[in-house]
Amino acid sequence: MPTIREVSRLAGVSASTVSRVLNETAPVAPHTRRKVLEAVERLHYTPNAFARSLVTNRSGGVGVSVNDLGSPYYGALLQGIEAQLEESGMHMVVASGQANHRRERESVEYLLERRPDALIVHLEATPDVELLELMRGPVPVVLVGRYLADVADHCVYLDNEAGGKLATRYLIDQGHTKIAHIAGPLSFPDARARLHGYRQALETAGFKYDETLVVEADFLEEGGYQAVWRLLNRENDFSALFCANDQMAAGALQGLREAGLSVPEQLRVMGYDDVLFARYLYPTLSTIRQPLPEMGRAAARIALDILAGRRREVNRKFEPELVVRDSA
Amino acid sequence: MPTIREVSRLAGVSASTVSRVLNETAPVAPHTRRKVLEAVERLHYTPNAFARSLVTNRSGGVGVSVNDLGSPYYGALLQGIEAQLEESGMHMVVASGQANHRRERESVEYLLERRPDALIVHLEATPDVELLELMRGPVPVVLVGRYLADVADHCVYLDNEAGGKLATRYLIDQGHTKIAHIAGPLSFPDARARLHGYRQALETAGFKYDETLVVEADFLEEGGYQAVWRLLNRENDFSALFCANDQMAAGALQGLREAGLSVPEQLRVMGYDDVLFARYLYPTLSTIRQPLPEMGRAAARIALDILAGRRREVNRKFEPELVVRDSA
DNA sequence: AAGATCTATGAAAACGCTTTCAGCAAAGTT
DNA sequence: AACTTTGCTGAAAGCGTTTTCATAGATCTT
Repeated sequence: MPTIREVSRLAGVSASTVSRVLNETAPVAPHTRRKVLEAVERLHYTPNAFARSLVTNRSGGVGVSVNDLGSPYYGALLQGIEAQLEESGMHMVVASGQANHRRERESVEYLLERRPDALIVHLEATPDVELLELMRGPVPVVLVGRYLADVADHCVYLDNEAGGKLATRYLIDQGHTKIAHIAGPLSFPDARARLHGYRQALETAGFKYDETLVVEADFLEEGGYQAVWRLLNRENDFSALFCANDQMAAGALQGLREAGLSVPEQLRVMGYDDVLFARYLYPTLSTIRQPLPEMGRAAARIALDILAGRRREVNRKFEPELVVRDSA
Repeated sequence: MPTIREVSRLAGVSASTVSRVLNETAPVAPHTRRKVLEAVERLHYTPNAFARSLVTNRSGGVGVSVNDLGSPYYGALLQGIEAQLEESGMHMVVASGQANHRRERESVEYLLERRPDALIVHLEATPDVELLELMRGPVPVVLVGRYLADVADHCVYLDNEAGGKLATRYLIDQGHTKIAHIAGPLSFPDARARLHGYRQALETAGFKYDETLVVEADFLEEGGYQAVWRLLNRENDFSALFCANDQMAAGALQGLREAGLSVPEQLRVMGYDDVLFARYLYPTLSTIRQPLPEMGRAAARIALDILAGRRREVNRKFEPELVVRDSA
């Protein structure tokens, strides 16, 4: 691997000049410039990123922590983050913390060791206080899917309570009074907010919240499948079902099919997220859309702005949107 | 940020000793060792990764290039890679090259600039020669989903021709003679191999390959949807359909439903990959399983082994497996 | 024409670690 | 008692950049 010195020798200039040409950090005479560029070309020189980082104290990388790389939810989010970072010549270091507090903390520590320029995290099991502590640290942190008033500028989120309300309200408007809910893990703020929205919508409409119509699951397909059976096995019946995410809705649809209940004729089903496959389920899934890739982009932009000491207008709060398809 | 010097001063030893304690690279007296560890603790010292990399010439990171972060296929692959790398304390830098030659090359160059210790790539649009050239370069490369005889040790792959044959053969065994195929982009080796397997199975069974039963699509849901309409609009009819991946199969099922054709009664459908959602489609999708997370793990292990100059037994060739569900 | 101001460049000092080399005790060997 | 070995430690040299500072020459001023 050629070094900057070799380039400088070949070009007959000093290393400083080569650096200046490459980084456009100071004016260089056109003639010199050309010689340098030629030498760079000839030697296939690429600056050593380690040496550069050592002196600039910048890695050019952003650490990203998500729960599950395999899930369509995080996939869409990562897509947005990566796209935006790449436009700015930065890269993304990914770690996943499997939705439990310990693993989440580990994944963050792991990322921090790599000295990222910034961190973008979607942490669900980590309590607020710990998050705030992290944000007081030296590396800028952007929170996705979570809103903390104290650090509102660093949050990209969607009003999940409104989303839960929206979904439930829609079902109520269709005349349903007995609406079941498959919640996500209640240790997750998202899951709690959606449940809360569900409850609020019910109460606003004058129905009372019925615990026996709610079950907690794990945000995964299999969990939704099992949850729907649990609901079915209870005496209480219901004419509509709101699932706290699309993956669980997919599992629930499966379970309902096996139970011989047809959707939407006998039972309406709503999902949440509008992940890609939602429109390919049968029946196609009515859901609440979260613009995940856009949210990822927004998070990355905020991080980049902080690093550049700049402040563009970036949308931090996203609105849930009702997507009506066949299932409800 | 404290440096190794500050730690050494606090502990009353030299920087070399601190380094030795931290890296366990030479014996250190227990007493000294304790003092150092205490100082590290007190100062919350974390070694500067840049400085370390500069001298060791190791970044501790592996570059990964995939086509699309949002797809379930790559999600599953990445999961496996990340899990394995993390066990060895290495991290993953991800870039995506949107399934075209130029973008793939850019993504690789981009990763290379970051000086990864190794590269794991799933490149579809890049021709063999270019791949070979890349592999002659200084950084070890592992190829996923692609087999090049010259560098067989660095390939993790699945016999897609066998997979295509398996799917088609299964349909033939069920008595189908007119079997349509929605292929992936034929610029992709995977897509070609699956098509080839399909063709071979047909010919082996004594049927002749009929071009009008084959359409090329893009490996995405929407592409499958459109492709199935193209097939339907042709005069030629068929009683079974083999899709080159599950995402297209999801789209195709949708199209068939709209066309009023019931699956599996009037038409059997096979997918390929067995991504997570396959079993939640309706009807649940019969498919060919690729053990994606395991393949990701295998790729990461090969990379790690190369770096460690070690050679464990790693499975490089994976076998496609028939998964029978309701759609066929 | 002489001073003042720019411009373009180079020398050298960081940046914070690892690693080689040498040295000094303490322990073992003859 | 005089070597040799062993175990632990420190000094110092690098790793390849960027960046500060100084300077020589060119360009303006007056």
